[in-house]
This record gives sequence, C-alpha cells and structure tokens, in this order.
Amino acid sequence: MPDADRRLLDEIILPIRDVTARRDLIREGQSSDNVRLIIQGLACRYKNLPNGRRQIVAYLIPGDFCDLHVHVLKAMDHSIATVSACKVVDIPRYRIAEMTERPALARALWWATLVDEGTMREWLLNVGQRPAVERIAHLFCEFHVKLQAAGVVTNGTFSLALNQEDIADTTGLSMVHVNRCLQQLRELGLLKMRYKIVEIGDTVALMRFCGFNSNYLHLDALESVA
Amino acid sequence: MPDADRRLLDEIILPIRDVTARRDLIREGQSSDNVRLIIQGLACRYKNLPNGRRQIVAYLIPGDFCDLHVHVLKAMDHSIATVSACKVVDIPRYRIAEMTERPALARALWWATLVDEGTMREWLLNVGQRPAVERIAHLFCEFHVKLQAAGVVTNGTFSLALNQEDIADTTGLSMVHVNRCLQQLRELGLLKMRYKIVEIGDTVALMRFCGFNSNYLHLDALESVA
DNA sequence: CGTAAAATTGATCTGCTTCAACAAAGGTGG
DNA sequence: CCACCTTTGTTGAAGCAGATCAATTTTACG
Repeated sequence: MPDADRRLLDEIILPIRDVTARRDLIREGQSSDNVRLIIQGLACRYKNLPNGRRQIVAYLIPGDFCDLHVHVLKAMDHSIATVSACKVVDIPRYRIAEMTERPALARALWWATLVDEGTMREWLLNVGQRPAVERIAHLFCEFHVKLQAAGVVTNGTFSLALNQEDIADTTGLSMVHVNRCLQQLRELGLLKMRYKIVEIGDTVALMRFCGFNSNYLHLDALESVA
Repeated sequence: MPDADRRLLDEIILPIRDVTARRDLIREGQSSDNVRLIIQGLACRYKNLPNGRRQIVAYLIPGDFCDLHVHVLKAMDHSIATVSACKVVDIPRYRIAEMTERPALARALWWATLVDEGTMREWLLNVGQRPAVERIAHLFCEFHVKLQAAGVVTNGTFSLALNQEDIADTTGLSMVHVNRCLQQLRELGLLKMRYKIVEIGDTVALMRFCGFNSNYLHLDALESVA
C-alpha cells in the first residue's frame, strides 16, 4: 500500500470513540452520514421482528470495514450494536469518497464488500440447510479462520465475547438448544467454549464435521489487497 | 441518465445469449472474467451442501445487476442457474471498469449492491426467525414489490417461474410443508399460486400478515439513480 | 394421448421449541 | 474481601412445527 494511502488511513481513524458493551451504535430506520468502523472489540449487525425475535446478520471484528454505501442510502435497514466494549471510528461520507479515489484503497473496500456478501450467502446456507450442531460448529470455524487471519488465535484458542443467546440469534436456534449442542460438541472433543474463551483442539476435525470450506472468505484475494 | 451512458449501456448489452430453463450459468469454484446480467427471465444464485441440499440465496430478475466484484474475485463462492428460459449477457471485466468511471452508472451499480446486501439480511431474518407460513408470504411480498417496480404486475397478478421445490430451497423448508403452507395462504384468501401464476388479492393484508416492510429494497433511493 | 414434472395427500416421526426452575460465574458496592 | 445480585449457563419435561417417507393425483407438454 502506498505511503500516501497509509497516511490518509491514519488520519481518518483519528477520533476514536470508546463504546461500552451491549450498546446500539445505530438503529434501523435512522439515517447516517457516517460509516462506522470497529477498531477494537466485537460488534454485530442485527434485525428485529415486531415480536422481539432478533436475527444477527453479521459480526464486525477489527479489520472489517462497515457499509460503504451510505452515500446512496437514505435509512438504515438494520441496526448495529456492540457485543463487547469497542473502540469505534465514525468516518464521514466525504472521507469515503476520498478513499475510493485511491486505487489500492478502493480495491480493499471492494474486497471487503465481496467478503461480506459471500459470508451472508454462506450464513443463509448455514441457517437454511444445516442441522443445529453443524450450524453452530460452522459459525465457530468461521470465527477461527477470521481471527486467525487477524492474528489473535494461539493454539486453537481465542477469546470471543459471545454468549449463548447471541449464538442462538445468529443461527436461528433457541438458547436452550444451543446450550445442548455446545455440550455435544464438547463431548465430541471438537470445541470447548467456557465463559468467552473458545478452544478448538483439532481444527481440521471441526471443519470436516460441519463441511466448512473457507473459500467464501476469499482470503486468497486478500494478499493482493493488503 | 446522460445519453453517453445510455449508449455505453446499449453497446454493452449487445451480444445477447439465450439460455434454456434449469441450466447452470456458472458453478461454485469456477473463475470468471465476466459479469453475467439477466435481460429476461428468472435466475437464481444458490449453494449446495455435500449431501445435496440446496439453498437459494438470491433471485436475479431483469433489471437486477449481478456481481460487480469479479475483478477481485478468484473463484465463485456460489453457483448461478436459470429458473426459466433467460436472455443473458456476459459483460467482460473491462466494461465494468468503463461503467464505474461514469458517475451515474457507478451510482446505479452501488445502489444495486446495496439492495442485494439488504435483501440477504432480510432473508436471513426470514429464514432464521419467521414461522413457515409467514416466511413464504414474505418471499411473495418481495417478489410483488420488485416485479411491480419492474412494471410486470397487473391487478396483483404476475407470473413467476418458481415451483414449490424452489420455494422450499429458498425458505429452508421441505417441499411438502411449502405445499401445505401455500394451501393455508390460499384458504386465508391471501395468496393464490397455481402453475406459475401468482395472484395476490389484498396486498396490504398479505404484507401485514407477515410483517413485510419494503425499506430494505431502498426503492426511495432508486429514484435518484434511474 | 402418453409421459414426465409438479402438486397434493396421509401417516409417522423427530429435532427443536417452550416453559420453568435452578446452578454457577462474575461483577459491584459496602 | 466478602455478600449480594445480575447475568449467563444448565437441566428436565412436555409439546409441536416441520421433516420424512411413500403413494397418488393433476398438469404441462411433446
């Protein structure tokens, strides 16, 4: 990445904001002139049904870019909330325009959009077609791969601020059933999650168990971007 | 839209290809230098599980643009197939580059991407949280709104090339259950679908029934684009 | 008019939900 | 540093939405 681009990036992410856990960053229906970017912590996009049921549709981890679409968008079609305490940056609209004028940055933004879309397609497959245990296993495989790429995995172990209700709302299952599936995965020796610490003994076994294929994350294309 | 842009568009969509129904346009894992664009007919994006289960993750109707991301992408993370007979155009990579240089066209492409993403989020909510009958009703509401905008709905009636298995693979339900839900919707007087013809008597009632809100389709932003 | 694709029906089964209670952790203020 | 309280996780029991299997009817179409 050219130095000038780096400098632009550094400048953009200057006013860093601290946000506590479990707090909405923006709600469905609101409009926004900013793109939100998570610098540290874990956040999620979600949608609600009138009856209160919640579906988490994406997680935002450090290194993930957010929507780049605000310049066409009139109102948010979903909400964003922190899961853990986060460091957040609000990038004004014109900054995005600046970024898209730099080929290297534009390419990175396109890549991020591509991965987001690919991930949602995979989630649809996951929620629509996989049985509960595999569904949950698949989610953890994805976190493992993404967090590994982010360099925060040691020995198949990483910390993840999710509780079982979050997992339920992500996979379209009930909390109770998620709990039982996690126990099953523990008994199978595939995955341990105890109080925000995830431990995957045999990554390959877990991935084979749920048919995980990381192609949708397009990590190969990442090299030509970063 | 400027005349020059129109001319560019007309030029791009020149070599039109006819494809019969139920045929793959491109398969997961393949790479592609082209973006496919559906001019006429109905197509879908889908993913398969090793055991054969299929999840449809998007429909492509005339007027919808396809992936604009090929220039970063190494391999397809999903397949695309026709549902009905289609007229298809393959747009080479450099043509996309040309288009993104025109502000009006670039804006339209961004809008299309935004809507695709918003739609997938809504589908996740649909598949993950809504009960079967509402889930199916919601799908038909979406088709109604999109096809209405495309100007092919008369009197709440439109033709839709889907069979019940497609609906099942879209909603994550079994074919048998889809059949029973459709009967239920018929009995409720909300929706009739007989052999590729969909008839919605009371649109408002159907939308209220499943809590449909078209905000995720961002039709308001369409005006500033088209 | 015959055949293949799609829709429909019935019966049975099960994966997951719901409800409701209880246990364990972890954070907090005294 | 302990007692309390809240959040999170765990367990059991009962019920049901939706799956599966398998046959039959209807429709489309060559």
